[in-house]
Amino acid sequence: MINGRFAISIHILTLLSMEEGLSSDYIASSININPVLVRKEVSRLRKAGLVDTKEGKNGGAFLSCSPRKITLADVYKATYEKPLFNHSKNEPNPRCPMGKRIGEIMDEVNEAAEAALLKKLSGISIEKFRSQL
Amino acid sequence: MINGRFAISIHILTLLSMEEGLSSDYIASSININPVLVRKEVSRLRKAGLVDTKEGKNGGAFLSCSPRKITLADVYKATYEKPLFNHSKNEPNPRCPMGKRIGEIMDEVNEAAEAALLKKLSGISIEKFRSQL
DNA sequence: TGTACTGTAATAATAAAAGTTACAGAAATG
DNA sequence: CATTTCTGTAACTTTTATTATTACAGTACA
Repeated sequence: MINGRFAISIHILTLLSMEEGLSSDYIASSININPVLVRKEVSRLRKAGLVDTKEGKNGGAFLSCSPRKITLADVYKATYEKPLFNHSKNEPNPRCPMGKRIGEIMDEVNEAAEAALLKKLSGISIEKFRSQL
Repeated sequence: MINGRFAISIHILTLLSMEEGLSSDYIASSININPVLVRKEVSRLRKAGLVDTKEGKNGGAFLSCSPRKITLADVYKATYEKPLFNHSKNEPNPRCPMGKRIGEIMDEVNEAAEAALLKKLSGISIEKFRSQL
């Protein structure tokens, strides 16, 4: 329903919680996707401050803090920028009272939904998954 | 992020909470989408028991209960069947401990996330939007 | 019987996501 | 200091999902 980057990021971070300095090729072969997608996703996680990377030979990615401190709320925020629920690209009819308001309504719904989601996700850490492996 | 059907359904139901028996053409012109998409979405809402429809001349759609009783949790469930968070279509590497488990982990995450989301959405009714117009 | 609807299938167009290729630049290491 | 192994990123292609369109059978009303 939502694109698969969230799962990919969780996968990456959990792998790194077990062994640091993994290369994008190694990670990609565990997830079974293209290494460039891993590098792109790692790049997002780096910008969000969740991982560090090292270029060059023997380079790779490292968690930038304890897996206990990385929650799925952090991962969600690093992964997505758009609101949870789209509303259609088409401008709704502004001459209709509903058309005029649907945008604001969806903003409200998105805000409520994302807050609830993030609250729940903030209670789940990468450590939880690491400890299950 | 998620497809726009949720917003479309909310739009349809709120319109119907103001005036019943609207045709798919009328609704489509408020949303500014194709009438066939409206009929498809109404069909889903009908299967979920949220609206009734009448065929033939002067036909259209009707709420099947009070807008006070229709919550966004009902709408969400009528609208989506797949889990909130995808994981990649590719089978992850089963020879990797993480690859082996990611499926179960994402199932857990999905369950937790959807429960939190639905709980929040169940507190928001179509009546809320109707009363704001 | 004509008109105005729904229901739905089939298909086409568009947009988003995922995958690929290519290559510049960084660090280790012989 | 050249070679190797990595990251970072851009550009592009392929695939999949979403949205739109066309077409028409069936229903109900007048």
